[in-house]
Amino acid sequence: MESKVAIIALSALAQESRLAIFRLLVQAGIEGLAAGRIAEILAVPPSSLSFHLKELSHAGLVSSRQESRFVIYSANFARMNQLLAYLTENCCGGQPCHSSPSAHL
Amino acid sequence: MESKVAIIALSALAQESRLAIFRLLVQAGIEGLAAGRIAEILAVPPSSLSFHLKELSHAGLVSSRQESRFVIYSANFARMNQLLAYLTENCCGGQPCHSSPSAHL
DNA sequence: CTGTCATTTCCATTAATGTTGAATTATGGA
DNA sequence: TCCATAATTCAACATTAATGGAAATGACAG
Repeated sequence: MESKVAIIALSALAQESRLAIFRLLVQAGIEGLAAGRIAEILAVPPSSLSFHLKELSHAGLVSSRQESRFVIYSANFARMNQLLAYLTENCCGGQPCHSSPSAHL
Repeated sequence: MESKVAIIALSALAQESRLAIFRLLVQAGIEGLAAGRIAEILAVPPSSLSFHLKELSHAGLVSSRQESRFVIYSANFARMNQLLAYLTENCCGGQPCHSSPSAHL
């Protein structure tokens, strides 16, 4: 991952509503959630939600699919892994980052 | 790490100059670099640099120490690890993030 | 087609962030 | 003390991002 792409992903996550949306979609798994359901759970007005989803989508962190009348959003785990890889490679140097990967707390 | 703290750290890194500064300090290791040297290497005006260093410092991602006439900044690896742990726990769900932790690329 | 519901776009407003020269403060050597 | 250098703060300005109501678009059932 390139720095510019990483910055776009970091910017997307560096906002209260969007981090909440993304975490919710991660919990929801590959099935995802309808936009309206996200708005309901997080109590975000539809226009604001749409704005934030567009940001996340632009960053490649979420995907959407039409399903009947609903637009279903889901987390893009691959992109999140790319971001984590970038941060681990570029922002931890030779230090023992993630020293105990199976038991992070 | 709490969400609010994570957002502050993410915001700090989600900016071109600051990400460059942080990466440079990671490369520099625990010895760190003088503010002036950072400004020189990255060609950032001193006042801008100071502004960005304050942001990184506020996010806990860098520390500073006075050394003679210089202020030496260094990356805070512990905080970066906390951020990575937060992202791994909260933004990867049950998915196999970092499936090969000893060989991330 | 028409009505209904889901979502997005548009728009205006507000808030937050980034930029940089100039002034200021801090440090240490002559 | 006085000077030179290092770094920060200040202040003004420019840019970008967030918010949310209202209108527009899209999807589908009847």
